[in-house]
Amino acid sequence: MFALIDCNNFYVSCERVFNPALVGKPVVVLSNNDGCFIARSNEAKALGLPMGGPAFKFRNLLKKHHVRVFSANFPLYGDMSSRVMATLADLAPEMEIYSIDEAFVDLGGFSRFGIAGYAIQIRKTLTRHTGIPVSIGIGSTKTLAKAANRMAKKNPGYDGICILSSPEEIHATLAVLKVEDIWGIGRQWSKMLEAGNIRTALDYSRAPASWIRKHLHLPGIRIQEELNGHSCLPLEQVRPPKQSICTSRSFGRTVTALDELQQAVATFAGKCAEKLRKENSAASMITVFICSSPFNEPHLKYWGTRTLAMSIPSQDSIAVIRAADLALSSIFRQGYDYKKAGVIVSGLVPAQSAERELLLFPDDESAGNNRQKRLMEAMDRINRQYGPGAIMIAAENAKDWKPNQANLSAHYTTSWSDIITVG
DNA sequence: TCTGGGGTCCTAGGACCC
DNA sequence: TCTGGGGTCCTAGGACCC
Repeated sequence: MFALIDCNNFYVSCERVFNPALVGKPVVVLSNNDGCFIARSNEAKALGLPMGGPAFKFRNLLKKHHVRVFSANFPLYGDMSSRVMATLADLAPEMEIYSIDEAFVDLGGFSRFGIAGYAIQIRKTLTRHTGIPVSIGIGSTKTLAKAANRMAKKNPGYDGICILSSPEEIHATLAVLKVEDIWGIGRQWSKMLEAGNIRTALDYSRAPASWIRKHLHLPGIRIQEELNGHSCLPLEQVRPPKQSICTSRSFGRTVTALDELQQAVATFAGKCAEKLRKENSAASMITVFICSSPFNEPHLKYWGTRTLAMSIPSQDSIAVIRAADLALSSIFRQGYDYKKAGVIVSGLVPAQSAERELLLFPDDESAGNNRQKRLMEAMDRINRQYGPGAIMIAAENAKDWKPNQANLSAHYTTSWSDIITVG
């Protein structure tokens, strides 16, 4: 059996831990640039504020119901997530951290009765140690555990825990679960399934496998197997190394000039290099993209992207920034209002193997490599000690590309100065 | 005026090999 | 004039997740 432990309205719950007056009130958390709703309290959901809805379209509703609005405070949420996961790891030796607010746990060896008691213990301990409320869904596959979790969340009668063990319980749950709410079925596939008269998870579990394979391919087949109790998705206890790393931002204002885009792209490229070093990886390719607002009139819209191969896989800020700048200059077009830019590094290899490659093909670049490496180590050390952006490459300009955050809460758990301000 | 950011997997098709 | 069969690798695009 698998359990899925999922934090309720996670970002809102994080804000509430440090501001208990928010409990029972409608609360929303916005995306970067205070754009869209990315978390809503139950009270906010009840007002009809949709996930992903643009905040400006709901300004009147927010005001009328005195909804508490917060800018995204990712350092706080990331830190609270580590606390939740660390607490869970003490209780559950075999676990997979699935996302910032979810973890799967392997329940092999527990009896049905034991499972119920264990789930209650997990909920209580997490609440006591972190203040974050969670829902727990349990089933014989990850997909069934997901479905159970949804039941636990939607029906107060379950008291936050739903265990699907008997065929009757599974049948009843699948019969009320709509296809678009199955884990792994998104908008496009739901449309197709509904056109094929497949409306519930029960319909889906009984649909001809040949039809599923034809239209939804292998992932669709896996979902069907999992709904029918055959586990295809194992618990992944060790996170596999990343295959790509992306840093991108929407701008708080319109950008038209090349030199401004160059600063922004250099900043994002520098951030990617930093993330590469944290992953202990080196990138062999780099992609830069720039675009206008997708909501512009068609003739004012532009989307430019360019991928370059790095001569040698690298995690060096200067090399990555240089390559990104080259890519940018080939896609920049005069006369557009740019709204967003980003850098993606891919073709990631372990940093050690990239170093071996350097030894194999010595040239000017590798001669300075050891020096460069020590320079990057020093940069990272300084930034860890004195805070992000304490030292950077001259082409970067971290400050100008910070998104708008009008309603930011304090970094309660990661910044001494913020605590002192609060005190 | 104002619409996020960061990922993965799978498939089809083209280029190339013998 | 006739022109096979079996592979691999890479990339772009489309779906999905949080």
